[in-house]
Amino acid sequence: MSQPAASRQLIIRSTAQFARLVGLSRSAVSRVLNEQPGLRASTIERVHRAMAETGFTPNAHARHLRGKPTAVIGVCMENFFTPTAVAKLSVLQRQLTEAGYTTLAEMSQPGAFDNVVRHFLSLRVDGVIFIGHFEQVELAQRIAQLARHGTAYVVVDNSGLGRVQAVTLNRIAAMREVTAHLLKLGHRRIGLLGLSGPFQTVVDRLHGVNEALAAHGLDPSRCLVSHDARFERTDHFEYGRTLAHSFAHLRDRPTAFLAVNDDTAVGALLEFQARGLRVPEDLSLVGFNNQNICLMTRPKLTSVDQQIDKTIAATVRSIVRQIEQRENSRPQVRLIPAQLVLRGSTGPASRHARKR
Amino acid sequence: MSQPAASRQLIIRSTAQFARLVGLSRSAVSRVLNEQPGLRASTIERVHRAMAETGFTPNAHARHLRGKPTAVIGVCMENFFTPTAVAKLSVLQRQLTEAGYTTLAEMSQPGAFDNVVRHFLSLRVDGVIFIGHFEQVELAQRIAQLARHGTAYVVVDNSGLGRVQAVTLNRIAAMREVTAHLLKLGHRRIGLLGLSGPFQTVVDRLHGVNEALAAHGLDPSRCLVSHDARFERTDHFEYGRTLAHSFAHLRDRPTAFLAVNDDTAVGALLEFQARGLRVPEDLSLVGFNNQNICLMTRPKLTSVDQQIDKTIAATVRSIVRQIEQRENSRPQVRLIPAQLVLRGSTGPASRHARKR
DNA sequence: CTGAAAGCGCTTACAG
DNA sequence: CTGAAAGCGCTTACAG
Repeated sequence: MSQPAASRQLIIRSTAQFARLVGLSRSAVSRVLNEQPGLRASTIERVHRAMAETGFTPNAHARHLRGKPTAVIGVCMENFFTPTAVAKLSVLQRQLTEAGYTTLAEMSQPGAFDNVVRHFLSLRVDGVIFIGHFEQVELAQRIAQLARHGTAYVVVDNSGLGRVQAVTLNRIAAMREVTAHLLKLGHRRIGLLGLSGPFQTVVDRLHGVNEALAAHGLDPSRCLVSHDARFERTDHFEYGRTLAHSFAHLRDRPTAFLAVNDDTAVGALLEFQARGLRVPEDLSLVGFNNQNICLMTRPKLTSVDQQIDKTIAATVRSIVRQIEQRENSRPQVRLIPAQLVLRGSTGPASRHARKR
Repeated sequence: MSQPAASRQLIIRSTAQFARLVGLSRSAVSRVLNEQPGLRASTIERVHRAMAETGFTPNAHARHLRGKPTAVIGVCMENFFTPTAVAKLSVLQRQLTEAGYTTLAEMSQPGAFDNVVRHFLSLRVDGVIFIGHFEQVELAQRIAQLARHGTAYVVVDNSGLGRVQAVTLNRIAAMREVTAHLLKLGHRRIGLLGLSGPFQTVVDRLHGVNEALAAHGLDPSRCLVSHDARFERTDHFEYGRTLAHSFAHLRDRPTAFLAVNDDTAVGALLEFQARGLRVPEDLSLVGFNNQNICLMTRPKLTSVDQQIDKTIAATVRSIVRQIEQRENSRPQVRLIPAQLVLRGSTGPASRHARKR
């Protein structure tokens, strides 16, 4: 607010205009902007002060056109924001800013996935990061498209893609561990709540469950029970309620339940409790994501923490390395270990539970 | 995948290169890209097919440099993502896409607020939307900066700024209504949970509470009780717990509580219940934001819905209008009415409650 | 240390 | 209907 009134009125739109004002050549100004060596300290000082006074910002587009990388990373998000997707975006934005990049987040509208990538390419972004659930074949096509253009990319939490740059939570190991934990507590019949559908993340998780069962010499098809197909999936919380309702008074009710996420688990927990079943005395329950909501129930919810900070740190490291040294970037899938967070919702299998 | 192998290898980086490939002049290609009239249908067809085959995307920066607006809207978000901020961003992104704009969301790191705006200006965005809590004086400066550059802007949910383009929930009216509701139920002593701090949204909300009390001839300083200053604010949920703990066994405990948000309200609800107090028999409780979590408690939580769809629709309308017709854009604050959602957590004041 | 000139990839009058 | 030419706002050799 201490600027002279005259310069406040003036909108400077080009270095030419600005250079004239400061009494320098365009190239001199450009050199200051790009912090090139061999400039008189007084010149640098003069330019900086004039920029502060006039609020002039060089046109990033023109800058890029003459060879500067854009320092923009496009983030392609799935169609709708889940809490974990948001957490990832938030952490990503922070870390990319620290690394000197700007984040351009775009949601892919259903069926317009390629538009997003095309738009990123037209903006000549330095890299693209995919967060969320995407159809595998199409994702593979987008990746090929980016690779052809020599644009860096990382796929976050979408495994099963073969030789691509990816960082993903080790869901297989996570569910192996969760399942082993339940087996050790004596559970032999496990209900699945919402753990179905065409998502690779779900495929991975079931894979882990099956592995743990197999390691105990158990037959998954006998141990696992799912009612998912019977109900339409809407709100996670309500879906959990609905599924719990369908299980509550079964004669051979599972003694433990694995939910697709925390919301579903909480819905189920509240419904089970409303029907007089005690947790963990009558049944155990495990969520996924370790969101805040896990602390809000009685008992608190055992869940699996995605270690988002670590996932994103690995993602940023990967994309920055790809951008800075184009050569040594062989496709590589980085696995991030999850962390099982034990709380009150899991306990020993009920003595009254019917064993097979 | 049905492209000829040759064109798959080739990366086309300019219209010149592309035009040569198609056998046209650069201007002809440009005209097709810009959907200008007077082109042979076969020419258009030829260009489109070649674009699909080669994956060529014209450089958006060069395009803009020659006079095209960028069709990018910068969204400046506060430092950290609250659920409502995310919901707003999500809806905004969808609506802006529909309106033909790209969303460039950036979080302002603490103290680097002006960097975000400067970056938007350097990218020559068509408009800037502010979502979240920002320091008023600095926000006013950023707005002045944008106005000087003739860049459209809208401030979302940050009232009290005087003559600026803004869309904001009518928090005053909302809290007037909530408070009137509690007064009608017989409550005369109201506890505030987290409703304090330097945010304009909070100032507005307290304003509404006070107005409703005054309309009933009540003295706010006697009716309202806050313990906020006694505790450090960390996680909303825990903060709600802590505050409820501090109120639970007071002799002159308020019979109703207004929480700053749903998480705080749920924390308080669970703590009150854990201490043997019944809701709504012993005390009433009101949240804010009407998030999913309101449905997860017993009883369900009365809350205030922000009507985010309407807020964002008004925001998009405003910015698009500013961009398309620079003239008639007088600064205007648009107020969006909130909706009180009554659920089980509010009821008549307890007969045992001590009246003043 | 500084300036004049070329060129990045587009669009848009202006001729044909 | 199409092409040659100018110019958008920068950066970067190249001279001085």
